[in-house]
Amino acid sequence: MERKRRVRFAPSPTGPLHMGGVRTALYNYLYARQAGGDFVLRIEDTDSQRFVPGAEEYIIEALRWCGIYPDEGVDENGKVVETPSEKHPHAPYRQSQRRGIYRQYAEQLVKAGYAYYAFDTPEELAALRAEAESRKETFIYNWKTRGNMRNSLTLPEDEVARLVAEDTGWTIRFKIPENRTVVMEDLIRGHIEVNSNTLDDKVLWKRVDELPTYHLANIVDDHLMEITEVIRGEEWLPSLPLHYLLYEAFGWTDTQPRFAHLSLLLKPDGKGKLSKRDGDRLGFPVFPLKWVNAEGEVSRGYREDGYYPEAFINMLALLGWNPGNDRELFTVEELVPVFNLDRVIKSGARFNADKAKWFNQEYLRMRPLPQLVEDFKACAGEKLKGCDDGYISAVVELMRERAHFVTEMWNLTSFFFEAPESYDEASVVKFWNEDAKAAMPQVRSLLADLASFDKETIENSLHELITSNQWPMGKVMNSLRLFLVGVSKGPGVADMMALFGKDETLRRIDSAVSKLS
RNA sequence: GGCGCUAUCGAAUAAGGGUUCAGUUCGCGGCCCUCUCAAGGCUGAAAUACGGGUUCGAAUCCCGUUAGCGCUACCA
Repeated sequence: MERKRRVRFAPSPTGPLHMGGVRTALYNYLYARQAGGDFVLRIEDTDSQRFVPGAEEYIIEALRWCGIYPDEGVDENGKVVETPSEKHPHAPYRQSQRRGIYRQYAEQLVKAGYAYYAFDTPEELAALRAEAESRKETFIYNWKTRGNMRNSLTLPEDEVARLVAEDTGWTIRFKIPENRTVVMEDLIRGHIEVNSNTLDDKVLWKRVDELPTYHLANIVDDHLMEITEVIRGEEWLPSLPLHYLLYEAFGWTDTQPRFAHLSLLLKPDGKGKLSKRDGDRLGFPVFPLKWVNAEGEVSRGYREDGYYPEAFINMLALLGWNPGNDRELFTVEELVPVFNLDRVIKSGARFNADKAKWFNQEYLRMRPLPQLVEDFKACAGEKLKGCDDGYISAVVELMRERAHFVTEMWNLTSFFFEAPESYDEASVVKFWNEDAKAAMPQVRSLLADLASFDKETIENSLHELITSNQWPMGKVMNSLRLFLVGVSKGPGVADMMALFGKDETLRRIDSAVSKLS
């Protein structure tokens, strides 16, 4: 019988969720939705040293903002589930609360001879590494060296029993079998083989915080939670042989999940994977939401920068995956049926901030006008107090083509709400020449005499006046624009005048003429 | 250093041995539209890392080299 597809996203709460993490979560989510399966969220907080308060809440809030809702592990209030229920049968979903579960599995491995107690202290190991390094070598705890160390393989049985019982501090290490070719299959990368002699005896149980390491907790939980596919970052590929060997040691190979390792997100320039510093340096967010760390350092977020979650998700989905055709715009709902692990790109994807901006612009342009107006009002806040809704809406409609983000809309449109106080000097020099000065009185009186002040009437009359007098169209129109908005860019002059209305238009012209002459 | 992964225009990618002197999107340049800007239309420059094989035929399959990345913790 085909098992129900179950995938998981398993971040560790050591800081804000990176956009690469969001992509991993997204691919898992899409996979689950398409298969009609479950998407589980599990918090991997087995590193007590690196725990960061607030990180767990951040991760869940970020996923929610992106529209990625776990089926299991998180309740309606966005809290990690701690007690089992029908909907969340595998609770708790926080690994620190599952300590007792892992302990028995670690001991089971020792009893069966797949793992062993090691009594070496961190200091001893550090010394060994330093010494090896001085000889330009690397110390590895493996089949070659384990026989010279203090562990349950080398010490007499009674002493091992004493050391374990006295609880003087021990770790459990996995005993990598000698000279085995581990044959693995990755959903994205295909066939991979590694000789076990190149692997080291990884710690499964840590003495310092009496918690399992990632490797143990991860395998046990994926087994217990009936995970069928593990879709995770490429940084885990080197430990895949260990994970295969662990499934084998536990006797779980029949239900072992299939693995898919996603490539990393790379810096837009230079070398290496995308990091927080790149965002600061190049001026774009690397986190979905704003984050303030314990030192008070602020990292910007896509949300706060004015990105629509739909655009952010769309951009991320296409970074390392494509549908096989030229289509680029997808909602999450549209991604679900077409997403496919086969088409995930194997090589690292360089993040490009320009393309991200383009995606947002596309979504901004598709946004229904009433909603865009609401976005704008929320963004501009106090500055729009008391303004007529119809007027705001007309401004937004006229200006939306020019914006990548709602957040820049105020800067683009402020002149509609407050008259310019200064005029761009270069434009003044360029357009406010003798021709324009000569024409302006007649232009003004034409405008003042217009019976109806709609766009067409204004445009037609203005053009007729200018052409019949053989004035230079560019100079006159642009000097008008300059008077209206202070700079030499923006929508059509007639469009703006119609919006301002006759009184305001004349007021601005008069004010500019008096200031500039 | 060891192990692994990866390699197409500046970036993201298409082409799954022949329809390809390599297509699309972003970015960059030009032209058109035009009262400016934006948008839009048209258009230009721009890539199969290198070397060997296999094959009638290779961007595509194999090997090597090089480069990049990842891992190499009692971190995840």
